[in-house]
Amino acid sequence: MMNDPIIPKATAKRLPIYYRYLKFLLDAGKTRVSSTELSDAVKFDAATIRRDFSYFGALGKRGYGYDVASLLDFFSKILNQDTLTNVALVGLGNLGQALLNFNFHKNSNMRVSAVFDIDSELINTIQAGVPVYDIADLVNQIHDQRIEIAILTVPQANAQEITDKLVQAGIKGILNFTPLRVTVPSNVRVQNVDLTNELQTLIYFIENYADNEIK
Amino acid sequence: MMNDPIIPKATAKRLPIYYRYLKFLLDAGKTRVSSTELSDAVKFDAATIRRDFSYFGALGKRGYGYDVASLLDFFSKILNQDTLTNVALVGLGNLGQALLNFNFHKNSNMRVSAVFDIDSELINTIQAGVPVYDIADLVNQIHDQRIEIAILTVPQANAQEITDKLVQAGIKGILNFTPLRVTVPSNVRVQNVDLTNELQTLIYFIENYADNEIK
DNA sequence: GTAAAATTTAACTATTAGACAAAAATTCGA
DNA sequence: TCGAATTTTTGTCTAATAGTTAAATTTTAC
Repeated sequence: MMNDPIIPKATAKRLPIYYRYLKFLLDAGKTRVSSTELSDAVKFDAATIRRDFSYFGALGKRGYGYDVASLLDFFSKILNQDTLTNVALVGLGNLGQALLNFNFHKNSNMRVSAVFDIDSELINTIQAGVPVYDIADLVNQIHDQRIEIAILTVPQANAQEITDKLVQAGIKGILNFTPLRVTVPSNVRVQNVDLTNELQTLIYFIENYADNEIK
Repeated sequence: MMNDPIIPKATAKRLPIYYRYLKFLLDAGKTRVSSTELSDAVKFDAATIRRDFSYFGALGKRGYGYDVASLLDFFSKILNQDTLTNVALVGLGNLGQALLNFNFHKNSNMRVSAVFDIDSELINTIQAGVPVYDIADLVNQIHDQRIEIAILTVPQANAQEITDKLVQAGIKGILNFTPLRVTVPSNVRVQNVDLTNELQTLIYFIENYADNEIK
């Protein structure tokens, strides 16, 4: 895609949050919204929100605010909401199961379309409507199904080895739930979600900082 | 606690990651480590690592590197690893179950010590070794057990209402897995873990950026 | 004595926050 | 009903803050 404006990464991370809230507003029958009102809901500074929006050109009217429908329409295009992205889930343990049932594609453009595991009890079954494959077939399946995104919820000990296979299969992005910081070539993106880390950081902040500033 | 040096938040977020890797190194029998080596493992720039460490005063030796044991000892104190932090889990759905089984206290100083749900089948049972309480008793139990951290995995529709109760019970930090950006007083900290958002951001980055730069 | 590696300082980049003019919408008086 | 005054709210500019990376310096190990 490689779009026109290079927007800051910090802004990019806020886009899905804007999108989701705008959808909520539309469902609630609201036709317009101000940056202040948005700010209350999504907890970013109103000036930051206007700044973010202005990267995409003027989308609001002074004295009026933003038109919910057209703003939503705009974000919908930016976030490619019209195309469904298939995602592979690798590792069907506790967390994998939960993510599978969590069902991303409700209200979003993503869906887990293939699961991989080593458990022979699970292999070749359908779980939550999704086929489970032998992890030994990972490279072939991912390649054949043209899947570009994977969710990694395997034991830490196997994380790097399986990551290597994912890379080999041509994956472009990994949502990594293992605590291991896996090594990948620079054309592959890793987003780490480290639950123990999140909790420990939270505790650290509570014990060491007075005011409320986690960004 | 309110410790001496006000370190940047970005640094604070890296501390648990350093800690975990240092523990791994110690277990592996390594006695010393350089910033470059650490950098390979945790994927932060070596200069950033040295900078981080230097906030706490000189911990390494020039020409030698850092002594694993003493560095670990130091981080262990900073992160309060000697005291066990009790955490409440609110909402025992798919994700809640997974987090409960995930068992934070293996290799860490945190443990889920109370679970809350509305399901009468679950209330007053023990799940994964942890008692499940009626969510109606949330305020009392959390207050009585002096729990200061909660993990929130309830349906979005109830998130604010339950957050209010948590605040009322005196909670200090919330790890929020719901997509709602909850409103809390400024003395309460919220750390949002938004899985749909993480995936969407990942997809956006892959489609719109060439190089590998998510921080 | 040489090389390795931390520390320190500085430069640079990114991000956020604040302030305010301009534009649109709304209100209110006649 | 019309239009001037007031309010709302954006968009943009500037300043401040935070964070990262690089370069120079110093210390220590071998």
